Amino acid sequence: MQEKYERQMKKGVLDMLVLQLLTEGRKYGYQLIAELREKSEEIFSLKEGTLYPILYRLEDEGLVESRWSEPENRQIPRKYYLMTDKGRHTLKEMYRSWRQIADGVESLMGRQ
Amino acid sequence: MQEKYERQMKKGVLDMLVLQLLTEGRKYGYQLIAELREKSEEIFSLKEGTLYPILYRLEDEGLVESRWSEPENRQIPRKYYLMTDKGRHTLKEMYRSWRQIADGVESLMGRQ
DNA sequence: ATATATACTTAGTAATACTAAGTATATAAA
DNA sequence: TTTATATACTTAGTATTACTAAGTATATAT
Repeated sequence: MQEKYERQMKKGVLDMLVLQLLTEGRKYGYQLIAELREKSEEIFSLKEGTLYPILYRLEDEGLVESRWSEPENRQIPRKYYLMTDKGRHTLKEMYRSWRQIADGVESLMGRQ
Repeated sequence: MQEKYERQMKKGVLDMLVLQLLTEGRKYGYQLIAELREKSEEIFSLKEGTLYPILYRLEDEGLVESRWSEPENRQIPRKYYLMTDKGRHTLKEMYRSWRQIADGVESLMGRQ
């Protein structure tokens, strides 16, 4: 039941978190899911059906670029995503928005 | 442009903020819009078309109840909303979820 | 008498994340 | 060898949500 609210609250920050992970360097989808889950201590556990549409959207908007890995040592082909300058710039704006909103929420919710 | 992301981030916390305002006592729609705008320093400026559907939803879920004011001193009829026990309980869960998510975001975003 | 502020309602739209499936490859187990 | 599992990406369909943009109605100020 409160699941529903939790999901809604997570919406909107996912794009920002994915971008943030990509500031560390190029990464592929599955890796992003794993790192997001680990670094958030299981709070953000995305399914593929959630992450990939996000990546496609970020790519459409020019915030990331993708490149298929040259099939080196017979591994499963991977599509690597990397930040663009626009992505870096937008990420800063996203975080500024997030801070504003989070501060607004905290001041309204007070000390619970 | 970053407008879009800001909007998405605000989604999901609106129900919680409306409920929080109602912990102070019964309030009507227009009043909630004004208080939310003031107390959040303009960050959360809802239009009627945004707030009322939220109130209807909260009512459907049994988190608030509504009562039309008895038309006392010839004022415009007002529909007052008040918290239910279920609303108070759910609000606590919502805030717990919010804290988890906000902490997760901060730890991932690091010190910007 | 008219304009403005208050107050609530509703239809239609866009955006987002989810569920649930599918395809394909590499590696481990049987 | 065959099967199962983990990796990796894709897509269709659905539900939820907030928004825009109207509309209705009343009280008060001009």
